[in-house]
Amino acid sequence: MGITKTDTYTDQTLAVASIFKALGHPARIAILEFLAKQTSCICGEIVAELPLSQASISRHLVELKAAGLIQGTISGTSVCYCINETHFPLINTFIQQLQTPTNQSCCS
Amino acid sequence: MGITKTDTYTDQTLAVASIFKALGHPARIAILEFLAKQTSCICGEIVAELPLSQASISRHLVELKAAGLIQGTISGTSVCYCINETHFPLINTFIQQLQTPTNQSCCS
DNA sequence: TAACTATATCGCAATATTACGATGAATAAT
DNA sequence: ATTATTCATCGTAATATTGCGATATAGTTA
Repeated sequence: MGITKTDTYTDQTLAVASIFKALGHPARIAILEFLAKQTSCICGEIVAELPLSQASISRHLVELKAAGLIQGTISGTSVCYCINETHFPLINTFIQQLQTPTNQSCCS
Repeated sequence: MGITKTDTYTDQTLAVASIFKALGHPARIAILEFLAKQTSCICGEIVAELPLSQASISRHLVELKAAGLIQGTISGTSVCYCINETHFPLINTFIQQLQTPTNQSCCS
C-alpha cells in the first residue's frame, strides 16, 4: 500500500525512523557530506556539485530541513544551509541501545 | 520518478544511504528495538509484538537482513534473528564527520 | 520600473515502498 | 502419512518517493 501504520508505534520510534528515513537517500547523504566540508554553504553550490536539477536539490533540502537535519537562513537572494546537530544524540543513543550485551547470547 | 541516480555517487555514499534507508521505517526500528531487549529472538514473537501481518514482518526482516543489520539462523521450524552490529561503526563515523567544527561558522 | 539572480513550488510521469491475503516450502509432531 | 506450525514468497492494490521542466516568488541591481 505504500502507507505506514504510524498509529501504533511510540513517538520515539516514529521520530527515530523519520530521521533515518531522511538520511536514506544518497543525494541527501551527499548534500550533508558537502555541507560538512564547506565553510560557506549556498544552495547553488550544491546544485553545481550534485548530478541533480535545482528543483530536485531543493526538494531534498526541504526534506532534510523538515527532519531537522539542516538549518537554512536567508542571506540576500541566496539561502545559507548548514548542518543542524540537534538530533545526532538521538541517533547515537538508538545505535547504542542496539549494542546491549544481551544480543551476544544467540546467533553465534 | 521514484528512481535514484545511483551511478554518480560514491560507493561510500551509497552504502551509508542504504543502511539508513533500511532504518527509515518505524516497523524496522521497532523490530530492532525488540531484538535488542530480547535474549531469545524468534520471528513469531515479533509478529505478536507488532501491528503487522506475518507477511509484512517477514518482508521487513528480509530488508534488515539485506542491509546487514540483522542475522538469521534457522532453528528447527523457526528462525532466530538477532542484531548484526557490523555496520554500526559506519553509521557512527558518518555522524561524526558531520560534526566537524567548520559547521559552526555559519547559520548562527 | 525592469531585468537579473537564486531558490521554492507545481504538475506530471515513472518507479519504489508498503501491506495483506493466499500460497508455498520445510520441519516437527501425532 | 497426515497434520500442524513456522516462516518465505507471490500477486495485487494503494500510496510514497524521486526527478525534472516550467513557473512562481523574492531579493538585487541597473
